[in-house]
Amino acid sequence: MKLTARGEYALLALVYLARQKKNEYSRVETIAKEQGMPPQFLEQILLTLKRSGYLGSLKGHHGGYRLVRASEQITLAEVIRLFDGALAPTASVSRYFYEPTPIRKEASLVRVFRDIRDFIADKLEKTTLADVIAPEAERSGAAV
Amino acid sequence: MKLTARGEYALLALVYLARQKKNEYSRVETIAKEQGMPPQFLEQILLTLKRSGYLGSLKGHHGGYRLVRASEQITLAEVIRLFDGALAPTASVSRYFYEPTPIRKEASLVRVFRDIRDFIADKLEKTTLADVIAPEAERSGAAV
DNA sequence: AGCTTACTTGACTATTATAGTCAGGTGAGT
DNA sequence: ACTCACCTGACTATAATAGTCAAGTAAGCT
Repeated sequence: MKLTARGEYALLALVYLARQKKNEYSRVETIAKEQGMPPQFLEQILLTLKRSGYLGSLKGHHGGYRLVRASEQITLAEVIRLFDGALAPTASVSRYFYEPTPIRKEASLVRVFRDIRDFIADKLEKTTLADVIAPEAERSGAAV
Repeated sequence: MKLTARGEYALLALVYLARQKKNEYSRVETIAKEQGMPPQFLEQILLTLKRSGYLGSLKGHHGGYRLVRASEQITLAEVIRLFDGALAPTASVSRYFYEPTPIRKEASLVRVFRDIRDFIADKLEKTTLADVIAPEAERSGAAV
């Protein structure tokens, strides 16, 4: 797993939108400026998120993008898979993007990387946008 | 962290050499054939490993490469860092390859990825070549 | 010594991914 | 009907990946 700029911008944009008032639309230009992202690149990303059912949009004067799914239902894992592909460190231990790679026959190496994949997948599948925007004190899973 | 063909070949070659008799030299052609790797690409990799002090070599008739460091002292982490760079999923949580990336200001995202980085680094720094070549039963950390 | 073997060096190439940009089109609201 | 802001698809530049290639150097055998 390797986060790219595209994937990081997508996460940041979602976090931004999750923090807005429900049913409020935010313009691309605004999000881009506030988060310091290239606006046209961000637009590309928001459109992908829209096509995948995360965002709704409105054209014209008070238009923009808004979140249409509950932030509690959006995991980091699915967003990263959408933009950056496999969570696994190598395709031969990936569930969603499996492909054989050179190490596939070395069972003990595979086991090590599978353990890593499992940890990453578990962590990112259990972390939602809501967790990310929650104030420090309320974060679920935080030490008591 | 993302394993590339280069990194996977490096690990496999080291595993291969760690299994050979001490002080025995293996030819590039032999390793390449047995492991199904492109010989000239493998050569490039073995030379990098030699320059980094993992291997020794001998020219001529009974020449080849051999391991010169104890397999217990070679961790997967260092090999992967040498060929594929950072273990972290993004440079902004990397210790050895730090660079600021877009998510750096979103503390709770950073925390998630730092946890992932820590797990990967811990696992790969604790796993040595010797662990990889050990027969199933003796593997340290295996369930009793 | 000379030949063969096999490591060694450095440059070179093709393909793919990444990080964007750009021009023009569509629909909502005033 | 005009403006704003989304929308579409194609386009570009740079870098990384996965190799290949040609020429050289050193070791050992005859």
